[in-house]
Amino acid sequence: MTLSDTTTQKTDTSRVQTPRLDRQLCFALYSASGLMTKLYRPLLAPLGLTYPQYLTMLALWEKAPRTVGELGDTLGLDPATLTPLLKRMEVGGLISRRRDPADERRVLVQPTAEGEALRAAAIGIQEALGCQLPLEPAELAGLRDTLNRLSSQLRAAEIEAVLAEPPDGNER
Amino acid sequence: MTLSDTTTQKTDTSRVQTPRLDRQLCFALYSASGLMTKLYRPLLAPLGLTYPQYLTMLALWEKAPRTVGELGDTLGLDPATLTPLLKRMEVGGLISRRRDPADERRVLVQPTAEGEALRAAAIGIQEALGCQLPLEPAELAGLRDTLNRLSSQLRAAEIEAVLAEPPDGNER
DNA sequence: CACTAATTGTTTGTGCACAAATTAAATGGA
DNA sequence: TCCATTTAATTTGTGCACAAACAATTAGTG
Repeated sequence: MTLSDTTTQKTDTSRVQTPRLDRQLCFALYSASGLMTKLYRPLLAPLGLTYPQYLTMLALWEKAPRTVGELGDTLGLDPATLTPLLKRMEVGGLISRRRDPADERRVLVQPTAEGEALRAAAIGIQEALGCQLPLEPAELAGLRDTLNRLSSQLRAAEIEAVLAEPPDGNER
Repeated sequence: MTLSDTTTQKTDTSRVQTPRLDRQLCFALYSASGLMTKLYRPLLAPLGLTYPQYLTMLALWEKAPRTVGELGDTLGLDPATLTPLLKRMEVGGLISRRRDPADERRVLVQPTAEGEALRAAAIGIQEALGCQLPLEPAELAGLRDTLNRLSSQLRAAEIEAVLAEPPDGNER
């Protein structure tokens, strides 16, 4: 505990050095993602969109109609997250939701005319933000690709962790 | 609207191409950050910590006591977010909160003995995750540094946007 | 000293985010 | 056909996250 025994620090659990916050990749991600959301917020507010709602519209503009589950896979969100989010967007008039006649379990989601009309504004936002960031387009693309590679590794790690659960019967 | 007029696509706002979700840096960040949180969740649950609570402990292990505001600056979180989070951690016995006698507006936060005792377990988590990710340590550090540079640019952009608000008096 | 202004944290209201339980519909045998 | 199983979405409960309003304390100014 005192200054004397600094000869070996191997098994000294009382003065283990704390993992530093600013050296954690996870915190760098958490932080950058939060700041990005904050940056989008005031730009999206005039369109009546939150940031996750904006991502949902991006997904729907690309392909629609889609089921709740498909949207969840694309966005990496739980259906339990999407249901209330989509309801709010429906109330806001940006999307429509209806049961799939061919399979009544599914709910088909697609933009309304009003929702489609936001596409142009969304492109304006992309351009506005591209100017805000003093980053080379190439560096930006490189970062994006690195992150996407990381994401697929994280997805794999997650699955691996699930599979690594003891399959025999002494769980819980 | 039909197939015919595809000669010039310049000012044709009816078929502007949608910004693709998987080409957005913001979505790459959002996605990777969410996956990282999901990966930590089951590892932190046995310690009685959520992911933001874990980041809070990292900050406090490094320096304590700290005020709510200082913690907010470090973590990039609003005081209104931290107050209930810290109350839950206090109930869980991991931290203590008390008013600063020298300035009764401030609240000083620091780990309890029980909170300090989690440090070793936290280091175990770092190591466990380091093994899970099939990433070169150097690549990982590079990504982290790039993200931190992006973050400081995002902070600057945010401030800039605030300063760019029209200072004259025709707002609302 | 009195009184305004600034600082610090909390409260309130809205919206994400997920686990676990639930409902409803489709599927696959026996 | 009947019924257990699976699939899809929703509900319920807990916890982050922030804007705006609020309360309490301190600092500044006459």
